[in-house]
Amino acid sequence: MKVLIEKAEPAYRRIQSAIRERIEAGTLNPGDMVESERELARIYSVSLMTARHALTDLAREGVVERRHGAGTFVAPPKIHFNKLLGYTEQMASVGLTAHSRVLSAGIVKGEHEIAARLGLPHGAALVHIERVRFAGNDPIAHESCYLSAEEFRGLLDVSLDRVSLFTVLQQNYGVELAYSDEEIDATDAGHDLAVLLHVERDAALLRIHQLIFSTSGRPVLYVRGLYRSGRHTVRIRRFR
Amino acid sequence: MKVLIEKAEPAYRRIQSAIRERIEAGTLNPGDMVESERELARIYSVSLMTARHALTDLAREGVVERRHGAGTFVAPPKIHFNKLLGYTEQMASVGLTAHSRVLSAGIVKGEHEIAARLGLPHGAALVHIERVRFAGNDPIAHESCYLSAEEFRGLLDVSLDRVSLFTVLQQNYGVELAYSDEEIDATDAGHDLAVLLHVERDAALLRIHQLIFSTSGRPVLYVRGLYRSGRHTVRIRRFR
DNA sequence: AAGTGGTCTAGACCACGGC
DNA sequence: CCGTGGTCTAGACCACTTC
Repeated sequence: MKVLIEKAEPAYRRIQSAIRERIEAGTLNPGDMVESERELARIYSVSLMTARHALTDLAREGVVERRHGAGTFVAPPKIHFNKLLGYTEQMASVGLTAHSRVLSAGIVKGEHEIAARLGLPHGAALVHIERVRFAGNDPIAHESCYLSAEEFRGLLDVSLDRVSLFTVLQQNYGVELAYSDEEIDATDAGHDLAVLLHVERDAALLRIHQLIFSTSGRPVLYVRGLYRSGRHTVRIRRFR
Repeated sequence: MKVLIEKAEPAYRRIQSAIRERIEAGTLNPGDMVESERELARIYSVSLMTARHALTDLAREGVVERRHGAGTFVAPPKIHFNKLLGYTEQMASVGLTAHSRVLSAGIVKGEHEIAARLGLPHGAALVHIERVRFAGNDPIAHESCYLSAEEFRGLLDVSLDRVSLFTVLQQNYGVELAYSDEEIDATDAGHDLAVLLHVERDAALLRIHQLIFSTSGRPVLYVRGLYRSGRHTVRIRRFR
């Protein structure tokens, strides 16, 4: 019965891909019924358990919803909450183009607390990049990034004025980011930041500390950002 | 082969329960290996697919981790991120006891924007409770809560000085809260809040707007909170 | 009644990990 | 090498929804 095709991809994945593509292409819309387990089994010449595997897996991911006795239906489009985005991506998501001005970029050695957070030895050399972030022509934020100088050799040679740091980490160093733990509070601008961000000295700023982890669970990047109030709002969803 | 026991519970669930109980009881600790699919199949007299179902399902929930070629292991205890907590619960989670002073409590009718957010008709009557929140003896926050006056009749008769609003909603009104959408930014205290929170007029405060939904997906409670910088930090996790 | 998903069997072969 | 999980078969009966 087995037809002996290319092995590489499991049958249940091929079925899933086919369904996903139809949803992507708009052939299948939210609420539409997907083929039943038995139909899929017949169409793809697989057993019921395999067709079932494909569907339960898609249901687990939220792509489809299964209703006992009724069928399997395309789920309403997912909204991503608490999504980790780079500054460039955040601006793009609200239809703005972002750029940066690098204030300083170099190697620092005295930042023991940050090194510790990054899981690096006491006194480790860190790449430190300090930027002012713009939305249009307005300065919105001041961000300081720290990374292992050893792991990210040559990072300072990359121009970060218009390229996303996230993209560089992924494409040049093969580091896939997974999640970030963040701490958010408020603070006053103070003299230096007031000048940089064009605000009053005692203007309230949102302060966000991010420790960003790779898919392997290793801390990779530490970011300390200060954002102009009124120009930047954090949106999150919490669950009970 | 079937032994015909009580049907009610599927075999794979019985297997899961047994494993969960052993973890709960401490017989099985994080990192410990769980029986293999084949062992479980033999022990419970079920087929491999059924034993497998039990384990993949537990893995999906994060109770165990499966490692190809190695085995199935008890996962490290789950930490809940982005958890929706009431103020009382938050304080308790860091070992502090919280109390409140109610500044005002009554029915308001002009808050059209908030009524709209709560999915109520224009001009709907709202319960409005305004409180100062303390940690120990220090005033930490100012919170304004809004709820449907119609749905929560009699809420104003409850003393909220020491009882959590979350608890009252659940126990007195049978409302189970599910999640909240929040917006966070920064602002200056201004004169009135400066007095209430014992800070300077231009001190930076964290401002959090919460729209809290019940398990049925209906918006139930709107909270606007202002938190003293340095005394309150929001901790979240974002995912890529 | 017909069709759907939910549970389950009794095996099979493969890919991977650790000894 | 042996044991592990990953994929898969060719069916079965039950529970549920829809008509």
